[in-house]
Amino acid sequence: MLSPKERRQRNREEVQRAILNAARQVMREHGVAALSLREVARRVKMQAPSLYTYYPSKMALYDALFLEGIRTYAEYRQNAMKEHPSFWDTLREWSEVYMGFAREHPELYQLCFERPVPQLVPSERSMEESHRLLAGSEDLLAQAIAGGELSIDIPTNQARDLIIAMIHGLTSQHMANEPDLPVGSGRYGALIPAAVALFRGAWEPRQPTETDQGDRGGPVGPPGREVGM
Amino acid sequence: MLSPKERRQRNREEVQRAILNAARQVMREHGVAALSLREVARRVKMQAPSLYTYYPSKMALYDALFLEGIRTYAEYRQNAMKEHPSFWDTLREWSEVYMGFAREHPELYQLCFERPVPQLVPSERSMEESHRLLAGSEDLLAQAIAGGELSIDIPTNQARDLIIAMIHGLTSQHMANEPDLPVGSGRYGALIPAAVALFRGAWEPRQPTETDQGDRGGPVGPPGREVGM
DNA sequence: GTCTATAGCTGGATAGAC
DNA sequence: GTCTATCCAGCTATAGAC
Repeated sequence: MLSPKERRQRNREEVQRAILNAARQVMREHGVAALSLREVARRVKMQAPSLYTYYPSKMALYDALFLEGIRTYAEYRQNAMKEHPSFWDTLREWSEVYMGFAREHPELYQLCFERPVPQLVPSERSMEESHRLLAGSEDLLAQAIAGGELSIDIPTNQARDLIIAMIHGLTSQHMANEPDLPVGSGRYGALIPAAVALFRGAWEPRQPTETDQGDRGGPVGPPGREVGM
Repeated sequence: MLSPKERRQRNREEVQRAILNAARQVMREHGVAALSLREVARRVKMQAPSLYTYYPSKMALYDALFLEGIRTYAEYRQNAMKEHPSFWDTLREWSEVYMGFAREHPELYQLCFERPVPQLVPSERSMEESHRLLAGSEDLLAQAIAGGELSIDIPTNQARDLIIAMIHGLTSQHMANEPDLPVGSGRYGALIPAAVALFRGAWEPRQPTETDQGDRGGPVGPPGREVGM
């Protein structure tokens, strides 16, 4: 049994869900910067002024959508962070997940990771979540370095940003050019393995390899901190 | 002396220039997808209907802006294609130019290289120019391979697209996060040298180097076609 | 080529009844 | 919490005078 207060709360959240979903649809169809409150109201079968009960302004709605984007992507990535045989497998999956997120939620992708609405300044709250996400990426990298899977000669955060740039670049181009093709195909969508190989070629410690099949069970000894030797 | 016909033509082009410039300003301020013809008209001190003398519809104006973006960037890159001591220097300059273009013309950058207006389908004419641009990139790469500066184990067009993805990724993130910082500084703006080094580490033929200073005057012998050996 | 006038909607946001 | 009514402005696009 829910108390009246709880019921009111739940109801409110349901309406907010409906509003967010409608807003996302509008952005997807007309462009993120062309969001219209009246069009949203029409789709949730409300009068426009009623929206102001839930969001005090259009920018507030944008901010809620921004937060939704960050959280949705965080969930996507959470599911990709299972144990993988190696860092490179994780990286590949991470890339596929990023591109998959963009494909399935292009409006959230653009809103969060491009800058289609110049006036929009995400709230502190939203930025916190965004930074949490970033910290996760760096952890992954730090672990791989600690485990000796990677040896880089630049700061960890720079390595992280290079990886982000590459994945984002592939995704952004894929969405600009062939947004309807699934992850794994198309001019850019098919390049994820090649991108991973590029990083691997540059950052994987060089050692006497027999084949590429050697057991990669545990840490492989102390990591070399210099690359290209 | 100009004939009346020529004068009319020149006049028309001047007005078109003014319209395009005003439109760009509006997109920069409100977002690409929030372009408004009336606002453009106001800024060029015309009545809105007069714009239709120059562009038959809003989408036609978008298309003209798209073409302007491609051409402007093509000029930028043209200037960057001077002789450089090595492919890697060219690549670095190309990257700086791409990011510089985005910084100086963010609205054209977004319109051409992201997809802020889902309904916009660039005309054949525009796409031709766009493809010409792409062909230029591949030529540069093919030359470097022919000159033995590069040895890659993937098709040339894939290597080209990996490079594009990286540069675009750095630029897109730079513009989303710190658009006011100049090229060369900021979280992503400062990473161009690291990105070039990454490609170099993965794709530069390995040979008995004394120091990195050896004369790189001409071709350096037959390229190895396998990497990571 | 530019204008006024107009059609026919749409926009964000607020006031106040219920 | 939702509505109607309203403000005042905006929008793309067309018709037709000058």
